[in-house]
Order: sequence, then structure tokens, then C-alpha cells
Amino acid sequence: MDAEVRGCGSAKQVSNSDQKGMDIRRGPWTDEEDSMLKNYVTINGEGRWNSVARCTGLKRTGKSCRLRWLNYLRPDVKRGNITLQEQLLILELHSRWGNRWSKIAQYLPGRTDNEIKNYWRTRVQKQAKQLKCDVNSKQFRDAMRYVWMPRLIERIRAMATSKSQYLDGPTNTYRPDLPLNNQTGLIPNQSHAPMSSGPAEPYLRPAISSTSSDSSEAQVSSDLTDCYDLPCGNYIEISQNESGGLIQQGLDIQTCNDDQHSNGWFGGGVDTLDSLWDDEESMWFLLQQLGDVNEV
DNA sequence: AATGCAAACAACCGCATGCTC
DNA sequence: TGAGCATGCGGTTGTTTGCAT
Repeated sequence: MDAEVRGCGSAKQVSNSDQKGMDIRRGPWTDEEDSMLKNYVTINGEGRWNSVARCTGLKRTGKSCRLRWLNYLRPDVKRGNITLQEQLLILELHSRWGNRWSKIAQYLPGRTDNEIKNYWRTRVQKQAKQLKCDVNSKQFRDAMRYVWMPRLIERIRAMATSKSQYLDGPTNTYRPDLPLNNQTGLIPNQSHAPMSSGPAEPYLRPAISSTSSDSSEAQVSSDLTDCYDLPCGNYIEISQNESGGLIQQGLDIQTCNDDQHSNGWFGGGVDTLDSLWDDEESMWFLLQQLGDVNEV
């Protein structure tokens, strides 16, 4: 990744109202700038970003320094592909909170809000586009809930099983109506504090220092379009719910646009959004799996 | 090998919020 | 209480990278 910050002599010199009278550098950071910022934070700790420039001679705004530190230089930043577990968690948390990226990021150790936001925009919204759906539409939500997420769970379980008998499970049937911990075949680890009432603090595991090189974990991207071969407009078989009735008999993808904004998945009050799984334990279980599978 | 395009990622910008005086 | 400043957040844009032709 260092290549991304090399050869940056072209960084523009512009005036900036944040720091009047100074020439402010913009654009990619150089190794030297990174080093200066790291040294500053090592000595002074995080915060007081506007004083960084004064103390170090960096010709960057406080905002820029903060962003660079949080998104790139911080030692616990986890680099590399978003894993399947993380994808699943992002989908779940986004269904709860919408575009609350920083809040979502709190539940993904080592991932930044910027990274999650980029993931959402480049991957998830791409899927909606390919399906000719609005990302806010009920159809797309259902596609995620009944196609994408089950597929992710199956892949997670398959990869975990292939790596260890620890995660053996008897069933292959995903049940969208059941909590994750009742259907994945994964064994909850009670030591990781499933909390029926939710945590007082975001659940942050110890810093994960993995990089893109630890590719043994599930890092294969998964999307909606590889979950079925049907062209847009065809129906998709959807599973039955527990009482035997069809939850959703099919997804008429081409009608998605008719439903745009109809249920305010993003736009409405995010805290009132109906979650994919209602109980807190499901989410904590997923968080736990995120850690446990990484450790297998 | 060169070119064009799309995807992915890094960084910036404007606004909101919180803190201090 | 309100002004000024610092920081945080989410949206957007610019740049780089990788792939197809």
C-alpha cells in the first residue's frame, strides 16, 4: 500500500481557511509526512489535531491529519479484503442503523467507517444497480435477506467446516426467520458474552493485526448476482417460514423501481428500522463468529 | 504494448456537535 | 448564554489500480 503514498510531489498547494496564511498540502500523503504524523501521535497521543501542523511542520490541516491517522496510520487498522463474516455483519448492522458508518465500524474491529462506507457504495450499491433495484427498495432488502445473506452464511460455514471440525453442523437449511445462532450450525462461545440486553459499550475485540496475506480466512467476495443465474425479472425461489407459509414467493426484480423509497430503509429514522434479526443475541453471535472464525 | 474503462480506495469538504471560556 | 474553536461524521470527489480489448 505504500505505493499509494509515493510519488506525491504533485500534491497541490492551496490556501485553506482552516489554517489561514499557510500553504496547505493536499492529496496523497508521502512517507515522510506519515512518519512525522506517527511520531507526533506516539509522543502526544491522539487529539489536538490542529496543533499537529504547528508542532511538526506538517503542512496539512488538522482534519487531514486526523483522517490519515484514523484511516491509515493507526496501528490497529486492519487492511485487506472485507471478509464474509464482516460482510454479513455490515449488512445486518446497516439494516439496523442505516448509514451510521462510524457506529457500524465500532463493531468491526480494525475497520474504519471510511472503509465500510466504501464497501457499501462499491459492492452493495453495485448489486442493487445490477439488479435494477433501488437500494432502498423492499425487493432489494428481500434479496439481501433471503438470497445474499443466506449465501454468505453458507459460505462462512463451509469455509469454517473445511478448516475445522469444530464448526460441524447438521443442517444446511438457512431459515431467514430464525436467529443466526439457531441455524448456522456454529457453536456459540458463551465466553464471549452474549448479551440479551445489549452491551454498554461496543463490543470491541482485541486489535486484529491481520493483513490481506491471511487469506485463509473467508475473504471471497460474495454478491447477489452469483447467487442465482436468472436474469433480472425472473422470480427467485424463497424459503418457507417456520409456520410453513411462504415468506416471499419470489422477487420480481424488474418491479423494484416501483417500490423506491417505499419503506425508507435508509431515509427514515434509522433506529426504527426493522432488523433482519430482531434479537440482540443474533448480532452478538455474529460478532462472536467474526472473531472465532478468524481465529480458527 | 497501448489504450480505455470501471472498480476500489484515499482524501477532501461541508455541516453538525461538543467543549471551553 | 452565546461565541469561537476543535473534532467527528457522512457525502462526495479525485486518484490509482486492474482488467478487457
